[in-house]
Amino acid sequence: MTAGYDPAAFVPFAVTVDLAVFTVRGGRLHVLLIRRGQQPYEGAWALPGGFVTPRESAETAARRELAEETGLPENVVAALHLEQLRTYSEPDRDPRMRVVSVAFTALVADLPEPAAQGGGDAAHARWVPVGEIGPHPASGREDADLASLAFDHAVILADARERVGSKLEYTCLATAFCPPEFTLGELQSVYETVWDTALDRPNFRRKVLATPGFVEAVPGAARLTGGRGKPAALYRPGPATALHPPLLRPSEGRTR
Amino acid sequence: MTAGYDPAAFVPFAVTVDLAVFTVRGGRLHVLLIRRGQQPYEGAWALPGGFVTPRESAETAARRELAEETGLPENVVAALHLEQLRTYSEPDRDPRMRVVSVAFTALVADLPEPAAQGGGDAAHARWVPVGEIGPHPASGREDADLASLAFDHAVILADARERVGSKLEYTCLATAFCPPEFTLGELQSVYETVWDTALDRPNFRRKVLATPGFVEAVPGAARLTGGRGKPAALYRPGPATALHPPLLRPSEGRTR
DNA sequence: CAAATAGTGTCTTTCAGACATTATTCA
DNA sequence: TGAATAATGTCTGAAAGACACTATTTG
Repeated sequence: MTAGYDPAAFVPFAVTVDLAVFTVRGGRLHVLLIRRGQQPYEGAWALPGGFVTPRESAETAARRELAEETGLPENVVAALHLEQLRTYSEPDRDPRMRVVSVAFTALVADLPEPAAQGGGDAAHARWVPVGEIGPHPASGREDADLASLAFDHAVILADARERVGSKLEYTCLATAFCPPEFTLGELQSVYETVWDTALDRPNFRRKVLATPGFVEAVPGAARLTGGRGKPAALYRPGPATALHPPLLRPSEGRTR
Repeated sequence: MTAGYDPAAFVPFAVTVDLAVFTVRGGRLHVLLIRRGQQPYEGAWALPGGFVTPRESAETAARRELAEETGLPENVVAALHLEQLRTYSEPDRDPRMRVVSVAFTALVADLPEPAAQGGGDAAHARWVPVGEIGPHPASGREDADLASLAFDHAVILADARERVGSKLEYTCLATAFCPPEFTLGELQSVYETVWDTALDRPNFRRKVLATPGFVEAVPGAARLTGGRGKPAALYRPGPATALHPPLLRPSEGRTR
């Protein structure tokens, strides 16, 4: 910023935040979308977000907008791991005015349906399987409007998916997709869902348990998973945040 | 952006870009700084950058500002690998007005001194060893003003260093620090300089040469490096961009 | 018992770290 | 020749991939 504050150089921008909030439900990756109530893109699906106010940072704004616009419970929003993705600043990304948007990603565990939908301002928020979004619909799509998202949100969503996929490789963030206590099978299915790859179960166990601080066993606890079979031991997230060495995606894995 | 365009919600921000441009020179990591000519922080060192204009993206602005403010040759700026780092939006990061800044990192090969310094607008641009910046000066610092940078640029610089370090682990970006043709010893010294770690030469060679598309041999070419010893073979950057598997930093390497 | 799910053990290959050795050049 | 630098080879141990096998539960 050498140029200082030449008045001719100062140009007013609007600054917004957009959020790509993911969850894993039923073996599919979902993202939280809201249906727009105003122009432009009225009626289209969009990522939640909104304007940054004069006295808050982008991250603060992101957390506030998420609480206002979606039905996510207060405690979930407050504890959310929010990561800045990148900033989108193409001049014509908004048809009306110059808007620069700071995008964030967040991961939450699957929630009881009513809490996730909420009421009031959140009446138009919905978890959407990412596979149902885009111009080449999977058969059985419920909503034809998902063919394209508002603004450049399809690009933001794609970038966010890629980021989440690589974060799983070298951080312990996958536990953020799980409830407070989870089985290793559930943790593995998070990886398989996000990467869309099958993983070898014994090798996955070995890797996770060999990483100090990734997960901690809950002594004595067990949970029956599929109604049948041996109950699985339960684990909690451990204190570690990084994975050394990383848990790399299979290079050419069959995509199930 | 569900909220639409409620006039009460629209707040004008200034949007700027800041650049952390690195090079390796003489076994030390350097960053390009400029000395500010105006308030605030007049006389302080700062990262190059400036305002985004109404019809350009942040990345376009970053490239333009770099060309205007520093003496970097046109062709270098045009071909530069520019990567968005993150956006800094704390409300009081600029003492005068609300400024949101999109930060970028870039890597360049060491340049002939005059070209890097330039004249005119670039008269106050300088390559500064990153070790000489900050409150705990290495002995022999030339410039006491480097104890602190303008605005939050010390934070941006620290984030950029961390990002560059990890990019070297899983991308082929290290070649961006090298001239068009380089020796493996030069490439290794890039890693050693950025990571501040000594690497085993035979193992480094093996790893680099075993990664398809990282580097390509220049047939027959060789260069004498230290005035003595066997001339080293020359290599060019290859077509690969990612490193699979990654070249990880030694966990507890001696720091030379 | 069969089906389903959790969990263990083992073999093999790949790869990284350590380090000895050879090759080529200049003073 | 000796110092300096590049390049090759080898041993070892850690970790990943493949996969056979055991354990515990429900119906």
